Amino acid sequence: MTDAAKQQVPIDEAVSGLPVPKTERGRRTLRALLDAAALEFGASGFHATGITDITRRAGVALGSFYTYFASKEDIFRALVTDLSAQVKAHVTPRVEEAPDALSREKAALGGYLDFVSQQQLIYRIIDEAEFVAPDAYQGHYRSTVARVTARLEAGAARGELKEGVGEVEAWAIAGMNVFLGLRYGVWGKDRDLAEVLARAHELVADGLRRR
Amino acid sequence: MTDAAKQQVPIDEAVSGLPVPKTERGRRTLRALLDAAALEFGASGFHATGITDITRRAGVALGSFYTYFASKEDIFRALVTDLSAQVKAHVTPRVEEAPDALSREKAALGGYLDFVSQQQLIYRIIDEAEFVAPDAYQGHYRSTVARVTARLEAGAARGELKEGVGEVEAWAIAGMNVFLGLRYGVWGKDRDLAEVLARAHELVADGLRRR
Amino acid sequence: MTDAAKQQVPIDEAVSGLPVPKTERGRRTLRALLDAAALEFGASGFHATGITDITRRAGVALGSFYTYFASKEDIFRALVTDLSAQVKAHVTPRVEEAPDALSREKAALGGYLDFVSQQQLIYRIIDEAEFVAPDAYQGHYRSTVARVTARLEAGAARGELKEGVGEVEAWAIAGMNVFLGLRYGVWGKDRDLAEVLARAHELVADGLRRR
Amino acid sequence: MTDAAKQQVPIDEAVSGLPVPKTERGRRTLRALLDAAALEFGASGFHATGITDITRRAGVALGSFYTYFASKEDIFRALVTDLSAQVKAHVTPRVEEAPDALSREKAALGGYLDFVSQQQLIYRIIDEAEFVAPDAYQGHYRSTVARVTARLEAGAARGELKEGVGEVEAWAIAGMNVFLGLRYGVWGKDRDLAEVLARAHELVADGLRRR
DNA sequence: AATGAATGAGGGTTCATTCAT
DNA sequence: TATGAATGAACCCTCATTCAT
Repeated sequence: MTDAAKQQVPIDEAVSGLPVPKTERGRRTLRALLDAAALEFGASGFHATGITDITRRAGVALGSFYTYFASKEDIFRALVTDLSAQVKAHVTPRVEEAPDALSREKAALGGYLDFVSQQQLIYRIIDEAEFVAPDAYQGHYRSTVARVTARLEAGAARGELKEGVGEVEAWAIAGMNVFLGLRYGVWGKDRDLAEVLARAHELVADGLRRR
Repeated sequence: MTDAAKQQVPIDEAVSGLPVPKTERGRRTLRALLDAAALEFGASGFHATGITDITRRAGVALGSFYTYFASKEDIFRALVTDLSAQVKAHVTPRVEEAPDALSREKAALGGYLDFVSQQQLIYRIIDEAEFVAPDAYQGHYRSTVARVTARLEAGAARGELKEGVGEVEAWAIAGMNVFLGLRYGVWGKDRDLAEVLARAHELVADGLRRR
Repeated sequence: MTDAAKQQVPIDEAVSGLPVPKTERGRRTLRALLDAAALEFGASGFHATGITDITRRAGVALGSFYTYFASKEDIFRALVTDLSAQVKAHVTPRVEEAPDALSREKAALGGYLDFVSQQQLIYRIIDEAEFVAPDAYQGHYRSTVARVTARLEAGAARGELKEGVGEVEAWAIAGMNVFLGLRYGVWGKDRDLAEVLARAHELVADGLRRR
Repeated sequence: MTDAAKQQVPIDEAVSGLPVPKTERGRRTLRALLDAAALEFGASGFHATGITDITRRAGVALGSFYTYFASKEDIFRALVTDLSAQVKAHVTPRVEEAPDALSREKAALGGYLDFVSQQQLIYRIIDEAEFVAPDAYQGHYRSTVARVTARLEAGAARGELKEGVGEVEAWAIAGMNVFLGLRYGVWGKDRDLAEVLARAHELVADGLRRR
């Protein structure tokens, strides 16, 4: 996790759902635990990661973990929420800079590819949530797709996109983005991401564009 | 799992990578274990499923499990292979009946949506393989996408599709299909699959079609 | 614990074996901890009660506990001593009002039944001491029985009771009292305590009386 | 536990509530676990005893414990039931040999004192059940007292005992017996048990006898 | 080929106690 | 004296795997 990314999403109740520790020392410990958990879960997966792996990396005692989290699942869930917010924080500004609906979708895919190719571990965490914390997983994708849907509908309303595009198209586009990110951002970097972006965008551009 | 589906993919080395038991009784036991494992892994996930859950449901003794499989991961991997073949077996005939490249893609998505909406547990198994048996997971998607790629390239060669379509488009389409299946076939059946199919196909049709 | 009962046994070294806090605030905290401990130990037992349960109920910080007590066992032991004194304080005055040796025993049982039917939690604490602080438990019963023994011997010396009654009879009577209190004062109030008292007294009266 | 005592109460469903293992080896393991648990719980108490203490003494692997018992509490409860049956098995024959109601009570106390002075650990186990498995504890005492009550009522019906003696007297006598056993059988053997028996019996004999 | 008891490493969690502020 | 975060040893239980029958 880059420091930059972290600072975009400071620990507070809005993001993590966790109570903010009363002392500065407490806030440092909580942040250390979350960062360590991201690295460990990302590298080894939920089940292969032990609480001791997390606390050892965070440099705190085992017992301290339970001052901040009720269980291993609890920190995992907090992490998914945290990372989900990071993806959003990374993609949103790029989208907003784009001049029209079609280029907004391209910017979204570009931002996403860029993010996952840097943050491969995070990718694994969110995907594993399907099995560890299905509600958090669904929450992530549903809210992600809700944003896509809103963009498409707004574009259609402004006459920039074909009438009727909405949720179904949003899920389709989200699936494309996720698979392209997995294949070309995580599994292998054997292809230029700019090319992937261009070709993928071209694939759907006509389907989205107003006739 | 429907009996029909099972019979499409009888146990043999080509599919499961397992030696075929010599006796009829052995083959029945192996089949019972695989079926039970599919149900248990699908319902509870890999980690929450115990060997005893599988043997209990299969109606065999715990020790017998190790006559057929070397480990829990082993049966999981066999299952992924087995199910991957089932998807292929379900989709391929429909694709082959289609008259041209574009309608082949539509048939593929239609067949896939149809399959996963019936076989929800299987869906979960293949996805969990990303974390339990990454090679089997990659194997499934790489070979799935390889078929899509081959179809697209063949279509382009015949002049039915745009020149240059290939692997990138195939990954995009696969992602779209998978997400639509997850959302509308598994998470909720709140939308007519025929509509989903039509809209999704329309989204990419122009992008695939020859100009 | 009724306030009345508490005030009969103010905190001082003689009773609890603890140093008396120098400040008024300290004495209040100590009393709050003891009261909270009685409620928690009584309701949940020694092992199921955490220090935090006690401090939370007492309204003090966790760390403050160790200003007053060296360990969980320490407060438990103090409590047993405290409660043992309360039983004595409740029973003794009634005994002293009785005119003769036989009626003194009846008064003792009556007072005991009365006490335990009000103070059920306390009952549990003293009994659990058998396993948590055996010396305090033995101390309680040995001193209780010593008082009974002294009463019986005094009665015999005055010619009101049979010659030779002493320690054995005292343990027997103590056992009766305790079991009757447990059964009819704590486990169930399905029988009038006055009847229990009358019948139990009659059971031993002839055996104690001078021939 | 003497071997004799054990053989009086073989493992079967009637006593322990446990399923009987299907193999001879299984039955040996179960017996070894119960015996080891009695020694460990008796010596160290429920909370200070670890499962490993039990399995180490029984000479079986840790995991085997859970083949037979669901939890530490489970084996404790089974033990209480087992031991409760042993007390009964030890006392009942002596009682039945006695010629009349009064001597039956004397025989019961005598048998009990004899038993507990040999089986001190067992004593501790049953008493600790008040805190670990209150239902098993109440079960033990309620059924013990039910037997006393039945004896007293039968004696009264035959005209050997005072009319009206019953449950209250039975609880009183049980309490007496238990305390005398604790004091003179377990805490100290400083007094001849025959003397204790004689004096205790004399204490209640007149109260029980028909006028 | 089948059975089911036996094995023991492993891991999540608790909680009494300490200590820096 | 009060606070509450930090500590880490201890322990129950799970379960994949082995093995004797």
